[in-house]
Amino acid sequence: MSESTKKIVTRFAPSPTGFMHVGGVRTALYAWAWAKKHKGTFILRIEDTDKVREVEGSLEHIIESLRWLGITWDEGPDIGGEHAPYLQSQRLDRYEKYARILLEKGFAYPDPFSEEEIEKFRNHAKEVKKAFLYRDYRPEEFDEWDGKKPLRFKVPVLKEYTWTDAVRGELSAGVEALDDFILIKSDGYPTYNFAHIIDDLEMGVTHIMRADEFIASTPKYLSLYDALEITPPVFVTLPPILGEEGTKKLGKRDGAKDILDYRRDGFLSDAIINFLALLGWNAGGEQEIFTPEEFIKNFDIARIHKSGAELHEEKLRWINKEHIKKQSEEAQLESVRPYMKAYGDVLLKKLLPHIIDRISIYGELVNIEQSDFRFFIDPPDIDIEQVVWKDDLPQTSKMYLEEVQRLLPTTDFSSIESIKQAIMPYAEEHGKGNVLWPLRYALSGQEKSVDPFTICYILGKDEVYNRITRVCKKIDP
RNA sequence: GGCCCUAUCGUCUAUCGGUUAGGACACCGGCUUUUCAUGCCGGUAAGCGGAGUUCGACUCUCCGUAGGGUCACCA
Repeated sequence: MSESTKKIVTRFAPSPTGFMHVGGVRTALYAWAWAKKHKGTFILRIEDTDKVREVEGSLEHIIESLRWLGITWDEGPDIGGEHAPYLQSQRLDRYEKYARILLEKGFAYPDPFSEEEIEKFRNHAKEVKKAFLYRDYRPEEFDEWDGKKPLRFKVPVLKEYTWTDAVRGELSAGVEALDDFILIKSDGYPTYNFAHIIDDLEMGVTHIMRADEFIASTPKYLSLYDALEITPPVFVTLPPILGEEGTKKLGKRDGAKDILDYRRDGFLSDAIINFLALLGWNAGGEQEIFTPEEFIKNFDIARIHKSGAELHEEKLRWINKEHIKKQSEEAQLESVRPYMKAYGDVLLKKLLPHIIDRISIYGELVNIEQSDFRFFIDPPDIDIEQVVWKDDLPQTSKMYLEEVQRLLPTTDFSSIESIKQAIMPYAEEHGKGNVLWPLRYALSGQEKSVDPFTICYILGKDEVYNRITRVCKKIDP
């Protein structure tokens, strides 16, 4: 009910540590779709608090990726908004403010240990096969926080947390999940664990979409929400995306592709959206092809899946083909053109339906240009002796071709059907294979190509006549 | 190892106690096409195992099993 009264605010909060892969894109997609569906606000926030891992150019890359996909934000680092700034590195004053509040309440303290000492604790925990808990080593008395030492959260109360996730339902975890995690690092930057909570609070975020690796740390966040006396937003846990080999969660290290690689390979952004929409969600009906608008309309967090899914590109390719078929002729032409620069626009337009028939992604045109359609612009040097499908073909091919040639002047070339009508009776009489095979070969020089009537139609009467003449001459100079 | 999550055809999934367990991709076959492609029609293929609840479980509960996540001054 709060959904209907409260404005929906979602965010996508990537860290600028490299490219975006399908996992990140899907998170962004769902957050975006949910906000759009409810005419709410979608915020792009950059979690750049780890200066060591930061990769230069990541922000631009992320923005370009989202732009390509058509995922637009209402507030963000490039366009500003009422909660600016949207780079966490520019929001340090806010984190400090809340850190001071926690300090005052006695829920934060400076960490007296060195990293080496903590490492020792950790190793010990590993040796005795126990989960490492910092709070087991929490000092009795704390120094003043000077900003040089990391500031730790002091768990207010050890209790078993139970909470409701919009996807997984009721979740819970034991006190083992609670610990004194770091709020502010020794370099002055906050950790994700702290910063995202403050930002979500200040930005009025109502729904947090994120992958299921955060389930384990949710109790920590809950205890922090408690300490700050704030109501947490709705948690929306997305299922993992597994790699093709089956089981491993797909991440950058496991060969996840940069989403922009799909653009390079000639996938349509709408197809990517469609595919990712279905990888973790389902409308319940049997519709599988969605435009982004249809997806937004149908999307419902109540229908997000719990279990993970393997990413297989076959289905993506099929979805992409369906989206290609739905494109306008102009859009198709636009996409095909860069791959077939040698083909003039008039020819390309005639070829277009045959090209579209043959591809699932535009990237496949790299091969098509060199084979299937090359003969349209580059008359082949044909050796008719190669026509060996029928025993008597080499001897009689010339005769059949000359007869077809004789039919041409009276043939109407205005449609494929009219050419068919002119040649078919003759072909039926002498055996379709005997006539049409040499004809196709004379025209294209290929065993495999589009059918000869279509070739005739596309080449035009004069060119057909010329090519047949050349072949006939070659047989009998 | 502790804590947590998940479990239907090879893959993506529908099912919200009663179905011949449905659809899609992929695969195989047929038809159309002189070939290829497209298109149309058809086929193979699934409830992890074991207890329980129930008149009745894929569906609810528990125990196993398997897979995944997490236990950072990473997000």
